[in-house]
Amino acid sequence: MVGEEPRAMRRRPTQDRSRATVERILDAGRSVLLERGFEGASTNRIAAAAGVGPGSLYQYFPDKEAILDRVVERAVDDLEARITRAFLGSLRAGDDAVRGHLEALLDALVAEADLVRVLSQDRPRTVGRRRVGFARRIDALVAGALLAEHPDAGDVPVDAVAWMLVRTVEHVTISWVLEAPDVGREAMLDELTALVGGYLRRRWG
Amino acid sequence: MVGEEPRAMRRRPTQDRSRATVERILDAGRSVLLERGFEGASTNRIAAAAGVGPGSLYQYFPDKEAILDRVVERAVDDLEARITRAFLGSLRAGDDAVRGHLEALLDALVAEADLVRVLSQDRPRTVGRRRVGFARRIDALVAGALLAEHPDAGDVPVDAVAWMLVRTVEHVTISWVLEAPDVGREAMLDELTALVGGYLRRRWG
DNA sequence: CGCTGACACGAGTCCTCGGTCGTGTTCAAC
DNA sequence: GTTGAACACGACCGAGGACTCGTGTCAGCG
Repeated sequence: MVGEEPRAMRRRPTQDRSRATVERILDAGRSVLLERGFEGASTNRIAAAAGVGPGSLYQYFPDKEAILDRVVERAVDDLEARITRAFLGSLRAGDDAVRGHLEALLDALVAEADLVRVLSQDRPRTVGRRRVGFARRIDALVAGALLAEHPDAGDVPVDAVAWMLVRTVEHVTISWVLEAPDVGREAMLDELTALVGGYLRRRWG
Repeated sequence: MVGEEPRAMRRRPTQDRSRATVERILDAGRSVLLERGFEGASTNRIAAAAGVGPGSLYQYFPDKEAILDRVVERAVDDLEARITRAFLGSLRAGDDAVRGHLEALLDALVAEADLVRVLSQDRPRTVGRRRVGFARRIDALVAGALLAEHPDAGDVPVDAVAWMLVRTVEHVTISWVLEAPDVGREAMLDELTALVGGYLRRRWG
């Protein structure tokens, strides 16, 4: 259950040339991942896409997993930053606050729909671990926001509330992006706002 | 976006012996899948687990995907039956109804936790397709139940409500089963009941 | 029994994959 | 310019995968 250390680089790139190589490998890894999923992200394919010999991958990474791990780490970090920014940047009051958060989050997911698709559909162990870390940080963020807005926590189990809200919002929005269901964007946002807003109001009067 | 026909069997088993072989193959496929995930579910492994030559698989199935497709289909059908039964079998009134449904669903998921884990974590295309069909049928079931209980639909977008509720409940319960978070079963059920119950009451007075 | 098609077997084929290593090239320090 | 380390290359290796096919066994029918 504990996350292992990310495997260190085999050799630390010191010259400009090699730093550029590592960069090309990671960029290529990202494109290949987005285009063909984890299934199709073979080392040879990544090397070819990077315009690099297969052996060059192993100058800097100990194995394939380390490459994809780094690629996913970068992508998830970007996505997390985007979401955190959206979340913090949409602070209004009451129902408006909820809807603002949701709109911002949805925009972030739509903007990275390909990444969301790959990360949600294929899912090797490495992604699982990243997702857990990601989710835990968002849990904490939301719990903090709840406490800030309602310091009179009383008997409300804030952590449980935050945990549940995060799963709810995460999956409803992601499902909407991936499934493209017969539910319009506004209708979905209306209902989700009602769901979350009603719940919060109920818990805190 | 359209589901393909499930590949037909290569030869239809006519004797008892061969029907038993097919059965052993599917059972073995299920065990291997649950124990080693999609990654480790190789044809050789399934054949070995079934006590059957690798070639015998291809007497009845055109390729590996067809085998796993059938295995997943069976498992999902079982799970769906379990959930549908739980859902229909827990009809009470008001908040009690909501909580009853949730408890029943949670029990069904816990009972099949291994399957839920495999189906949620690895996810080749074949599972994706099955999941969509599954989810759509549950959507319809819930929408029907909502309409039955509140024939005065008024301006409530019942389909959108059902769609959202299904995603919400699905993911919160599955996450709880898989993550084993710091949230007790009762606390989770309390909060989820409050979330769903409050929302329904708000939408229908 | 004898015959025929259904069935089972498993060594073997071909392929792709992750990863190595010997060789050649470029860079930087002197 | 020379030298040695950093870097890049890509043919190659062993493992394991899906799937085939020649051979042999078994069940049912005349």
